[in-house]
Amino acid sequence: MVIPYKRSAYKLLHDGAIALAEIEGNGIKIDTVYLKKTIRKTEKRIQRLQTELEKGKVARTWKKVFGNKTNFNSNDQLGKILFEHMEIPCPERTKTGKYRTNEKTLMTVDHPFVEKYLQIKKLQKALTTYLRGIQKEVVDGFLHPFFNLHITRTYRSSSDSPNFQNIPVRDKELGNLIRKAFIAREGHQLVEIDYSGIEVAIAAAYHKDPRMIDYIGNPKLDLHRDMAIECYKLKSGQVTKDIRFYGKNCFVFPQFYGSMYTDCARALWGAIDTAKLCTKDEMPLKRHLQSQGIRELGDCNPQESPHKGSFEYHIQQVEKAFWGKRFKVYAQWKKKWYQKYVSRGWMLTKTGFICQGFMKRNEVINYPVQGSAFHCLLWSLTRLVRELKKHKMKTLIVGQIHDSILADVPAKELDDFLMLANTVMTTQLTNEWKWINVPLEVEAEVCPIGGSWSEKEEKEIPK
DNA sequence: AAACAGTGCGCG
DNA sequence: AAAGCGCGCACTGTTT
Repeated sequence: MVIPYKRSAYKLLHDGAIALAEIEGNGIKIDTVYLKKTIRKTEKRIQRLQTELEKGKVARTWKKVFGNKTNFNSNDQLGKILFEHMEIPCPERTKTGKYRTNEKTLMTVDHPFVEKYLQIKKLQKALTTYLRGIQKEVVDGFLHPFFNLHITRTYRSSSDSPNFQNIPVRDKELGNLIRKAFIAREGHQLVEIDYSGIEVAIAAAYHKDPRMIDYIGNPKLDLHRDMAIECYKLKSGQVTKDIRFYGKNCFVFPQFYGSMYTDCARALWGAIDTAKLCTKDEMPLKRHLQSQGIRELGDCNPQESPHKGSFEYHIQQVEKAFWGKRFKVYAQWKKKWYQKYVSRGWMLTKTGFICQGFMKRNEVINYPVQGSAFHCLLWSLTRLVRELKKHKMKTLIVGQIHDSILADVPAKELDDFLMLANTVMTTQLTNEWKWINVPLEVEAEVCPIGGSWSEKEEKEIPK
C-alpha cells in the first residue's frame, strides 16, 4: 500500500489526474487506412508461415500426438513435443515444473522448426495485442488510452485500453510496423520529450552518494563506459558503442535494481557471442579475455562460490568493488534504508507518500525511487498542460510513458514547445522540489510534419 | 459463461 | 536473507 502522507502529495495526484484526463480526451490520431491494410497483410503473412510450418516433420508429429486437440499456440504442447518426443534436453523448467518455452530458452534449441515458430509468435503478438488491440479502441480516428494513478504499488502510473506504455520500439521491424499507425494531426508533428536517466538521478536524492552525484553532474564522466571497461578488462581506448551498451544494460542497471553478479556475468558473457563484440582495435572480445587469463564463464550458481579465473569470478570482484569502493555511500544507504523499513514497517518517499505492507529487500530499495521518478514527470506534465493553455498554444499532450511525454505539435510551435518543455521539466521542477540534488536533463525526438511515430529522430533543443 | 492461475512478451 | 523492480494483454487449461 502507498498512501499520500502530505497535503502536497494529495495535490500532486489530484492535479495529475485532471491533467491526465485531459490528455485522454485529446487522444492520438490513428492512420486507420494503414492499420486496416497492415492487419490484413500481417494475417496473410502469418497464414503463409503457418502453412509452411505445418508441412514440416515436427508439425506432423505434433498432430499425430495431440490429434484433434492440436493447438500450435499451446506452450504445454510445444514443450511435450520438443522435450519428450524429440528428446531434446530441456534447459529450464518453470516454477511449477513445466517446460519453459520462452524465446530465450527456445533459442538454445537449434532447429529450423523453432526458428519459424518464433517468427510466427512475434507476428502473432504484433497482430493480436497491438494492431487489433489498437483498432478495437479507435473512435472516429482517435485512440484514447487510459492513464491510471491508482493502480501500481510504487505509485507510478499505468495505462490500459490499450496500454500506451508498451508499444514495441526495441525490435525495429515490430516497432515500425506498429508505430506507423500513430500519426500527427493535420499540419502537426509528433514530439517526444524524455528525461535522461531520471531513476538514477532521483536515487541520488535518497542515497546522496558523492561519487554518483559526480557521475550525474559531470558530462566528462561516463559510468557505463567505466563499468564496461572493468567488466571486460579493457583499456579506455578499446571501448566501442556496443560494448558500452552491454556494460550499461548487463551490469550497471541490473546492479541498481538488485541483480547478482551471477546474472550479470551470464548476460555479459552471452552478449559477446550474440552481438559479436570486438574491441575498437578489432580484437574479438573472447580472445581478448583469454589474453587476460579468462577462458570460461563458470557455473553461475548463486549457492556456490565461483572458481578463480572464471568470468563469473571476475564479475563478482567487479561487483564487490562497485558497491564496496566506488559507491560505498549508496551501498550504506541501501542497508540503512532496508533496516529502517524492517524496524518500523513503512517508509516515506521524497514526494510525500507512505509505502507500507510486506515488501522484499529489493522492493524496499526500488519502490521509492521508481515512484518519485515518475512523480517528476507527473508534476512536469501537469505544469506543461497549464502553461500551454496560458500561452494559448495549440500543442496537445497526447500521452505519457513513465519518463517521457508525447505531444502533437503544430509545426509553427515546435521550437517554442521544445523550450517550454525543457524549462518546465528541468529548471521549474528543480526549483519546486529542492530535494532534487543533481541537475536534470531531457532529450527530444521529433517526427516529420504529417509523419508517423515510427519516424522519430533526435533533435537538439533550442536555447 | 466467467473467473482464475500460469506463462510469455511488449514497454520503462 | 534473498537471489532485478514496475505494469497490461493474449492465450491455454482448469475450476466455479
